[in-house]
Amino acid sequence: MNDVPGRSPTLDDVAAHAGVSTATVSRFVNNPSVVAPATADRIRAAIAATGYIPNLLAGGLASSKSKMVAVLIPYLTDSIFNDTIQSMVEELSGASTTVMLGLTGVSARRTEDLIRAALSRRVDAIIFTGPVTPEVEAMVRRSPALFIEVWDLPKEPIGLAVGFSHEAAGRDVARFLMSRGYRRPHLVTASGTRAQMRRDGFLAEWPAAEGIALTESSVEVPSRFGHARRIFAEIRRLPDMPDVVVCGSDYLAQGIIVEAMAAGLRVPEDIAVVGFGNSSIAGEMRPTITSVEVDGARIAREAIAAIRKHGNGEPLRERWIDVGFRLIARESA
Amino acid sequence: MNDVPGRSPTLDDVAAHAGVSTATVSRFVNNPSVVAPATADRIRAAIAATGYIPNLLAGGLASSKSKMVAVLIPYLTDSIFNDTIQSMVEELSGASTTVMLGLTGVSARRTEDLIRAALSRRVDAIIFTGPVTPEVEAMVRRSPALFIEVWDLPKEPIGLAVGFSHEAAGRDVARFLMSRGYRRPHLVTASGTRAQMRRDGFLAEWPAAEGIALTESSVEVPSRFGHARRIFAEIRRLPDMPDVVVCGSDYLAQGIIVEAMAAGLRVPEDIAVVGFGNSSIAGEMRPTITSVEVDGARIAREAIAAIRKHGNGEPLRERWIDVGFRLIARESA
DNA sequence: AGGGAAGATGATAGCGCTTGCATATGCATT
DNA sequence: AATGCATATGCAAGCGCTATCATCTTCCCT
Repeated sequence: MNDVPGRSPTLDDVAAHAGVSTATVSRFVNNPSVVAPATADRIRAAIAATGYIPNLLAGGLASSKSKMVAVLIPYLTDSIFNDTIQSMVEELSGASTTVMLGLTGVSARRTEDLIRAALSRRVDAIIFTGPVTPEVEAMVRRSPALFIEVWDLPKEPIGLAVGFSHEAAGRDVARFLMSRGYRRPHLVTASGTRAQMRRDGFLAEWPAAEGIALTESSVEVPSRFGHARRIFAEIRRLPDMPDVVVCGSDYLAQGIIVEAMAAGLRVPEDIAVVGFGNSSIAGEMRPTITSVEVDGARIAREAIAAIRKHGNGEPLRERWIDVGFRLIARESA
Repeated sequence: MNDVPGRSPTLDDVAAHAGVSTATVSRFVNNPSVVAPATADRIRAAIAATGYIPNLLAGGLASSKSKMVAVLIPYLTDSIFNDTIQSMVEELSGASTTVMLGLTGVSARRTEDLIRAALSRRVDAIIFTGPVTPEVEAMVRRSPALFIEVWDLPKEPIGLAVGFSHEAAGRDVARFLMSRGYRRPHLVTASGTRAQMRRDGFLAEWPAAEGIALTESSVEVPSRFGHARRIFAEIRRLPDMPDVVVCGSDYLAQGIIVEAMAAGLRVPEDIAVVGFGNSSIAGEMRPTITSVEVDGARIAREAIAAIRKHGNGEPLRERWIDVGFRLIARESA
């Protein structure tokens, strides 16, 4: 806050103070073990004395690696990514990497601006989720930044994909519900691509036999708690009440449960509910919510491992890393 | 992703292509209106032809302003800041400013590391919430970055504070509950400083007259949905059931409502609930949750306005901006 | 004692951009 | 036609750091 009028100390100041060259100070800052112990001590003291804080803008310019990665996601509020992002940011900070956060919403325009901004900062990597427009692909392909698509496994990833098959997840849910004896599911699908893929998987697996009904409704992405009122009202107007509601997020599932309870229905006896994402509330709700767990922390770790390799110049062996998923049966279905 | 082997285009490439000097291209990029229209067109074409993306590391180094601000908050998950952060990030991106996100958790160590990282990037401003340690204060004071503390109004802000009085909010809730006829409140206070201040306000206002009881319990910060089970169990063990539960977040309030309903109690008839933060779920829960609204978007806007001024060299007139709060009475109390 | 190899440090040329100063051009004023 | 003042552009010196190459010590081995 500018109490000290003079400019902030630079490498030169530290070097002068310690009686060494700037090169040596630079080495010390980036890898203390390469300088002699005695020198290291002098430099350490000089840094403390001057209050030196490295300038990563200069460092990044000189080394053309920014130690910064962009994390671009659609939303922050009520998002099933929240837990993933939390561990993503924690892991990255732990690896002394700066996180640039961008919220793409559903706008391709916004997404492109954010990608451009990220590339302007010469980020080492971009962690992205959502549909990739041709413009984005073009920009990203000609940049040295590693492009990591998470939460999904596109057929042709630009760089690396770390995620799982939403189609398979949809199938698993369908099989699970059949095996539990449910026969009239109601699917609530969000407008996003991934939700559609889960729906496709579910429909592909769900037997079209007699007495095996299926109804649907849709919400705009993301699947939020607040959508529940409308959806539940729609369900109640159905000629045959479904026996289970399949939701695109645990938050929506939570909302459906609340609505059901408010209407005097018991969950799962009168109507069952399935969520998605295994957010923390899934295990804390009453009844606890049957959900599909995705290991967000693992996604974060894999992404970061790849970034590290890429930073060291090692080529990436694989283009896809499937972290899988796990259906967790709880009380709600 | 390195498909193109050659290095990425620079200002020089664009300048050569457009037949002007690099200075002119630089001017165009930063403020198109200062170059002649005809020149502007040529440069625009050159940029498109070369696929030029400015290098903000170099730009920042040269101009010593990074167009980047750090946003440092404790958590992302279930946080009452979520909506504020969402608009913060949106507003900042809109102002073509990059957001560096840091999660401080409750660790002072982590906070210091993040501040140091932010200063290393030469951020234009740091938007912060949480307690400031002497180390942080020292680092920040000697840096030219604007330090903005949000969601609170500390007595001695280092730079600028944009928030409201938690003490006053606590008082308001107490008065509101009294006026509604509640007489046996149960306070659930999180370990953080701000929650304590609201509690202090509540206690200061709550009359200690006869027949006016008050019980309490505490949770670790942040006040989450998942805390509800334990808290509700504690409440049930109380000799006299409280008539209203005052929570530190709408998520916890939501949890209490769920527990109450599961226990067959009616809200607010048998037990009322008050939340805090007016998160989106507050108006969507059933029953809707009485809460204290904080205008997160306004906080974001004020912060950004201050950053802009500071960037233009204008001194800040005020040290505090009180955005106030508003108690919104809904169904739950 | 001589020859390296390994380890530690220094000198220095950029990295790609911004910006103050100088120059050039155009146009209204007198 | 001479003067003045915008307006538009060019020149070139950094911004603070990294990394290559060269230099200088040590220290071990034969």
